[in-house]
Amino acid sequence: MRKTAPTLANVAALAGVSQITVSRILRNKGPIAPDTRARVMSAVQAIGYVPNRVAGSLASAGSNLMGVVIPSLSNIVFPEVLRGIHEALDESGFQPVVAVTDYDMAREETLLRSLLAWKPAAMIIAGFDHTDESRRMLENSGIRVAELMDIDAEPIDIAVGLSHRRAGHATGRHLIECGYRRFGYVGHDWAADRRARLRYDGLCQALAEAGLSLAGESVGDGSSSVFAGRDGLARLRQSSPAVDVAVFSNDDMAVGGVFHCMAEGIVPKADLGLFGFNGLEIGQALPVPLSTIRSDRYRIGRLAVEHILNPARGDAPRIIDVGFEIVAGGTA
Amino acid sequence: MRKTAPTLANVAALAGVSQITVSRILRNKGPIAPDTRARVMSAVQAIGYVPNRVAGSLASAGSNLMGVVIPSLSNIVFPEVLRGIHEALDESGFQPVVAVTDYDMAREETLLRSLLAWKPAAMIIAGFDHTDESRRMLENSGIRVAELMDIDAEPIDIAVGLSHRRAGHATGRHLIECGYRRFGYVGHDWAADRRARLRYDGLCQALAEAGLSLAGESVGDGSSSVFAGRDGLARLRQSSPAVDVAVFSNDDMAVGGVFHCMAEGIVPKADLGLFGFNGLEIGQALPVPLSTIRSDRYRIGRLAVEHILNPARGDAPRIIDVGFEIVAGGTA
DNA sequence: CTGTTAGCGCCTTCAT
DNA sequence: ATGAAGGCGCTAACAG
Repeated sequence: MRKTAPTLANVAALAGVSQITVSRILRNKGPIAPDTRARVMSAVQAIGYVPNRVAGSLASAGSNLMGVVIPSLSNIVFPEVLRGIHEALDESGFQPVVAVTDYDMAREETLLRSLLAWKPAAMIIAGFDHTDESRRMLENSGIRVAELMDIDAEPIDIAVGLSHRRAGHATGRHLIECGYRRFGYVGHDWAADRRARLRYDGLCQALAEAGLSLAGESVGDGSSSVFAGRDGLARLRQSSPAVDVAVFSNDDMAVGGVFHCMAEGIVPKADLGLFGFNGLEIGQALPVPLSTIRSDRYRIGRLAVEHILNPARGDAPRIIDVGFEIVAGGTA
Repeated sequence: MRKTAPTLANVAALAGVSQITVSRILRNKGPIAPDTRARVMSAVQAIGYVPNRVAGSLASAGSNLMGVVIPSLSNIVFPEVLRGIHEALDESGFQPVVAVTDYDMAREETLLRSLLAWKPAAMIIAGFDHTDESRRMLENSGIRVAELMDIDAEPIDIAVGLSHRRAGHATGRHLIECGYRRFGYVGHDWAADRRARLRYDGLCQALAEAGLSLAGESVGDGSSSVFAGRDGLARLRQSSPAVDVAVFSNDDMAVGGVFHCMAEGIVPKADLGLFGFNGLEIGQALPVPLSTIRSDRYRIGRLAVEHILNPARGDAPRIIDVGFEIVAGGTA
């Protein structure tokens, strides 16, 4: 067993060429004589050479690393975004270095600093809430930055997502057209979830435009979950029994609402309308498919990578809107 | 705006000290005079210096990177493992570089090569199915390797997880004690999911030990999902109507089974027992909580990091069993 | 407590 | 088509 890992120099010596020739062959740069290439490749095999990208990046001042910052792994939407990022990334030979902020801006700043220290080729960040220092670091880094999920604010570089305010507004319009008038809202803690707040605002605005307002709301202080949705609807029905439709902060919550109805013998739609957000599989697999708004998280991840890897041209759009789609479903 | 990023040399010049002094201060190495430190720190601030870890790692022959390889982000269990890894990791100042194989061993080999090129401090890999070349690279790399999720095979270095064979066996024993005799199995494609197969084997073994065998099975050819579980149970009931309990390959599938029952007016447990695996929140939030086996994916991630960061001592265990727990629930 | 001297392994530039 | 020299930014190993 060799004690120190083989280097370019070792390969070069074995193949009887210079380091740079080996380097070129391994990177497919410049013209190489076929037999030289063969000789070198077999030397690489023979000693089991693994290139050292740390050295390579230092010398060439550029890495194949991409920084990725997300607030959470618990909320299913972020793994979905990550999936899009991963797939798009490894088609282009980049590797993601992932950091999870747990919705903490100070932590985000620290993580960002660590990521930047690796000189990533670009940075993908979910959300728009950053400390001033984070923003400054990002701007000074000189690399492309994509902010994901929402497009309701001015991005540092580019933004990829959808307008959650408009999604909330569309929810209100749709349900009003369905004939609902006495709206209830079941939500979770907003501190962490700026986008849920934007949807709420959009909903309220749609109601106001129709001369309506929320008849009741039940907002928990934890993060969203099926349990929180169950409890939330139970509380809403207690405090505001007259409500004819419940809008949930997202599908997890809404599925909980459906379960509450099942347990209480309430028939969704006939007795009470239920509406979610996200379009998760679980909602569509329910005995009665959930009425909701579908967004394409996977696509957000993919598009972010694709746009950020394309050098910015002057005419490139700074905001990429993936849109959303109302799923009529059977619960509202 | 400076065109090239500030370096240690710039900070040193500004503070009137040598590079190494700045380096030491930034890494809290060795004794430093308080006023020197102060001078240097303000120089760092002044020019907005961000350390370059690429250079640092090359010089010190060691990175704070940790390779992480998982098969999928779609199956909720892997984000949960990732969460454990992330939390444990950033308490120790390491950064994960994540790769997703999509259950493809050849792709895993490629990704492994790329990860190894960054000279990570250690490697965490979900699963035991690797190409020979992957195994060789891992062994030759000289770094610690943790294989996650299952412990039913011989690890390269250490394994963290639970015995899925034993979990399947426990499922069988438990349900037999509950009085069930006519077992049905509803599963998904095993090609990707070796662990589901191990649970199946354990189940069959428990049945055999009691003089029983599967009365029917319905195995889909896609990955697990709520929809697949719904359809699977529908098919099972058609082909084997006499079955008195359905064991599902996991909770997603079992929740689908519960939905099928709801839609068909079948009462879980009274009419038909339903049993899952994983202990997901969604199962426990159902109107009737799902009977299942709970495993702690988060803990698997955490423990993997903790064990792998502790230098191997001779007496350190190579297999870390996080165990599992039967959740009686209300569906079996 | 601080500095000097040498690289780490590779790639860029300029030759040949 | 190939090579030689030099340096990327930082840190280990010794001084002093």
